[in-house]
Amino acid sequence: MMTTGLTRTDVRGLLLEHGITPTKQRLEIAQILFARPQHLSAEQVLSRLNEERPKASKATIYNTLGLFAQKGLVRELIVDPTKIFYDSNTSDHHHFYNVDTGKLFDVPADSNMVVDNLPNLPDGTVAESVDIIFRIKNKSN
Amino acid sequence: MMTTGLTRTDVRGLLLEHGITPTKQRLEIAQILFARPQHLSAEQVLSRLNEERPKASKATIYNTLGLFAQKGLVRELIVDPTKIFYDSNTSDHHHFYNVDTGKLFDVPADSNMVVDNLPNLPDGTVAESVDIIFRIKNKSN
DNA sequence: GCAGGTTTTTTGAATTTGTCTATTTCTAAA
DNA sequence: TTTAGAAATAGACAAATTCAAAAAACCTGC
Repeated sequence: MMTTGLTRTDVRGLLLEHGITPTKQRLEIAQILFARPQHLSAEQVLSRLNEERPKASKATIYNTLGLFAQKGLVRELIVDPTKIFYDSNTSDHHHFYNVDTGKLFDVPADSNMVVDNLPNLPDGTVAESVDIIFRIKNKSN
Repeated sequence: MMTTGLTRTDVRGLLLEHGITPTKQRLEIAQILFARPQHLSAEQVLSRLNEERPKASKATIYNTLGLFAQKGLVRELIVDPTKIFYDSNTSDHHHFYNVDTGKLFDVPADSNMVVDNLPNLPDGTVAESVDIIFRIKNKSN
């Protein structure tokens, strides 16, 4: 299912499907996130949301992004030492992180990367996700 | 080369090999790090170092860990949203991160995990590292 | 040993991201 | 329309990290 490029009502449905009460603020935040596949920090969502007039408070942004992540609507990316990125694309994919610029990119889906011989997990644990991050830097010559 | 379980003079040599002036504080910090392969945050190094009496200031810890990472003596792990871990084992290996406990473990070297068909990197960039993180959680029954 | 320059360390303030708490506002259902 | 629970808000707070300025340590040539 494509969860980006959605209309206002699509977004409402998306929240409901995930058991999230669609409040005004949550819809505003979801609309920003699901406009297209992207990686946004909480602060980016905050400033984009309140560009013209205040639509939600800081606490609400943090609460909402946390809730969306927990309900599987977005994916938390821990990749930058200073902030969390939220990925509106929850399908299985990995990332390039440019340490020089702090920018984050998807590894294209058509790169047929495969991981073999996955290790056994420590006893009493289950996998939540497997993150592969290519830390890249600019060729400096 | 084994860079853990080192004597005081071994540690001095290790710093010199990496082009780092071996000051008193740096040696103290290195001795903690290279006592054994481990994952320590700056705050952990700080409190371990100054347990009995002050041996280095906070700023020095941060400066030094940053310097060690830059010189390739330790590896920075971005895996926990609230702090950086420094890994005294710089050999090629990956990690389990328990999201419930915040604890970090090595994927055992004898797990023969392989990654095939690595993607092409974005133009003008080179790889610095490839990090694979298994985010695990406790089996809750 | 000592002046002058460089490197390192220190202190403490500042910054940034994120969390918490108390209060107010909504919402949905009876 | 009352009312209980859920959600949102403002603003204080916390934790990790960075920064700037000053002090201390370390050279090096004399």
